[in-house]
Amino acid sequence: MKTYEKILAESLKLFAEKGYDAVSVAEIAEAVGIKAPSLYKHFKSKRDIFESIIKKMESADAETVEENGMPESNEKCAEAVLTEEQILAYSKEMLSYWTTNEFACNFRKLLTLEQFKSDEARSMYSAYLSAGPVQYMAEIFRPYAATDEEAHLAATAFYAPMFLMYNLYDGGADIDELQNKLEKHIRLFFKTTFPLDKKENEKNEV
Amino acid sequence: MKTYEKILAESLKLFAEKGYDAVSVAEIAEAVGIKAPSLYKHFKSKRDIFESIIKKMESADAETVEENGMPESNEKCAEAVLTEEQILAYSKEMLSYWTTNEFACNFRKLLTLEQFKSDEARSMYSAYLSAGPVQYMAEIFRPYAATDEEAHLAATAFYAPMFLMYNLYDGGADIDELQNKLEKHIRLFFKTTFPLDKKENEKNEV
DNA sequence: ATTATCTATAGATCTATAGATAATGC
DNA sequence: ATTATCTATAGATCTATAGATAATGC
Repeated sequence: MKTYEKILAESLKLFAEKGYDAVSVAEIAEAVGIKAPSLYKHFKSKRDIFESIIKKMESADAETVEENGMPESNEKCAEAVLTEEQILAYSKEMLSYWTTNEFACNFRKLLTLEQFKSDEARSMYSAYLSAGPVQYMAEIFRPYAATDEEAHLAATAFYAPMFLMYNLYDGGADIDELQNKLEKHIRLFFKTTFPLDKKENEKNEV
Repeated sequence: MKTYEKILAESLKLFAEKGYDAVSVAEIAEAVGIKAPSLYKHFKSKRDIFESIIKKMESADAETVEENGMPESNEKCAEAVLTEEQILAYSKEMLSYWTTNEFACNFRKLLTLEQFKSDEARSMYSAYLSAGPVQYMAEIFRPYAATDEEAHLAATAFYAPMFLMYNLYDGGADIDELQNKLEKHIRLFFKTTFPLDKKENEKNEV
């Protein structure tokens, strides 16, 4: 169904810019090219549109994990041994995904705007964009760290610049410059703060 | 005028949680303990309340800069020579300010929710919370760095975790743990990534 | 025959004003 | 005397439904 998808895309775009409450169903309809009452043939309410966007993102996320062959749970991270180059490539992909992928970018903005309204939005924001990725990186770094705390500290130092870059992108920063900066950050991080290779050797010596 | 201040505080609290559009003037009035029409004796419109909050923050910010004796413009940063300990103390103060200071915390959330709606909100968000602080730190680090780019990269690595921590706080993280983590981050940063003292010596040798 | 759209509109809610009444300051 | 509040309400807007009409699929 073509209209159904267009309603999801256009309303997400509007929600991402103005927030759910500030967007009227008439506005959504106009963006789609129909009249407001026609929306109700596809969705039973305005809230239903919102929730369908959430569901779409959740299934899209599950697909992405499957396609990329990334460890899908935090527990599996410990098992997966990744090289610095693999982590770099994965990180650049994440930056690209949350900025230049239109659906992901708008969904991220939507969560940003809804995060203080409901526990559900807050926990999704957390899982996708803040505490979640930090935890994810901490699990990856854990085998190379002396303590949980050290792994978590390294994960924060590693991930926080990416988190900041999402916002710099929204503020108009050029994506190529951000990608360039992210690569430099990660190389510096592995050189000075947390050298996986060196730590791997230390681990073997013990 | 007591009611005036209460209207500002209560409406900021509501705007910070739900966003400007999702809050009705009746809701603000109820939080204040009056009826909606009474608001209009203090403010000429709902928008006027919003703009008065912005103005209050701008003057509060000017005061803070004056009180703390911080370099008030980016240009002055280069002149101000700061020690690692001074930077640590200032950073902890900033984290405390944007989380536990109720007005600043709510104002930050408000900007977070309004950032995609107007250029004005976006540029304030940028100046107070993302690109601004990075630029500020880059100016401080500049004398110790070989290039502008190196200073900027260091500033990003330094500041991004703070930026992330504001959000972790919103997600329910304990402020004392965050402060502890910030201190560890900064000490690690100065130890491994960008040691000011060592760089100071290098500078003198050249 | 079914599905998608439209016009018209009900009913709720929202911002803001008018005018009356109560509280406060000289 | 002035300022702050109240009730009542105008006028706009918003979500959603009812019922008619056009488009699509067997």
